[in-house]
Amino acid sequence: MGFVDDYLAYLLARASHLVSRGFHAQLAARGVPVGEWRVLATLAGGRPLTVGELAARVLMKQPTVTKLVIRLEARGLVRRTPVTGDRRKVHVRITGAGEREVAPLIAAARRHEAEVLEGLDATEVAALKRALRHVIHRLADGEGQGVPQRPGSGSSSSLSPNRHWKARRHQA
Amino acid sequence: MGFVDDYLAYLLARASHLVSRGFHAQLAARGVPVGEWRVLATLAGGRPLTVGELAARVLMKQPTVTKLVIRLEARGLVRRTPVTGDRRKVHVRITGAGEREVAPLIAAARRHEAEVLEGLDATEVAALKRALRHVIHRLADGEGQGVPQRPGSGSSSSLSPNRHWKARRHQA
DNA sequence: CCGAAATTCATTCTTTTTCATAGAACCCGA
DNA sequence: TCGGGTTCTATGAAAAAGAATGAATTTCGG
Repeated sequence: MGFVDDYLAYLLARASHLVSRGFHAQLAARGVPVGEWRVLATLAGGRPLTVGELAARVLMKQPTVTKLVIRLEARGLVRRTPVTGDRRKVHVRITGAGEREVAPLIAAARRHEAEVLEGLDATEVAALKRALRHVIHRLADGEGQGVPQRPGSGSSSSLSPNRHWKARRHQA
Repeated sequence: MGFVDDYLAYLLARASHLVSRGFHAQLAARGVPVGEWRVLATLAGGRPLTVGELAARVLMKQPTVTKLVIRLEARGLVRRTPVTGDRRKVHVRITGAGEREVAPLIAAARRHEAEVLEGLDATEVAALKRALRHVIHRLADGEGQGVPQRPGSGSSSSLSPNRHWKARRHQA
């Protein structure tokens, strides 16, 4: 058994990928890009979020979300308003039209989740979700409004750039 | 609590994202692109894989893997050889140089995983990994050599394209 | 054995995401 | 209140990812 087959990050990535795959096929069949689904599903039935908060929740970079939100606003599915009290920030809220658009998608997502978990012990599912929330809670310190990056993430070990991979990150 | 906060796909995606984030920062510090890490880590210590098999394992599309592998071969970290017996296929194997390059990364990945799971009950970790493997096994039917897509994924419900999202998938 | 259909990888072209950065607004101490 | 440092969003160039397609090979029905 190779290294990755017992590596938590890989197991999570693979499970995530497989669980989402079926629903993404449904989204594709309806012509809905995944990014738009994520944004609308995150905003649905909730309070307005700033661009930064939204980016953290949908697991995308801030510039990506800015562009996505601008497209969605052009279609009337979300609305952007300056935040009173801090004019740097922009609130993004879902519109009535947006809610009407996501509603059937959320219903489909719930059905899909039920299919994926079909035949699994309810206790086991609860345990899995609980464990995931535990991991998330442990690692998501202070996240939720706009995390300022934590480079080392607690790793005290050597981070010296490996010359073999001649750092080809355009550095200027 | 919003819809997504109890949605399995989201919990998995978020946990995956958070768990990987710290290690990706280490990769960035060494100048190693994430895709290259995934390919090398997947090939490390194992038999050669075809491009299709590799794409399925690293959760990327085949064209992405083709390009990645060509770059890695140019640097001598992997080698591509035609498969004897089926000349359509191409085997990708890691080279000695490749193994020497990933070894420290794998060690760092193991350390990082240990940090992430630090303070968690070993039983709980085992249960989490077991549950993830269970989900993976359930959904990964016939995957592993090059899955031919399963459109509906078992969903028997309506898939009629929603006209509101004017299907902008160039359908040819 | 022949030819249609399917499989596999490479390539091309378009779209999306990301990096880097600028510009505006806020915060806080002197 | 002024100024330096920080935070937040937007933008523009660059890179990566993705869809569609092509070329070569294999498979299978007749």
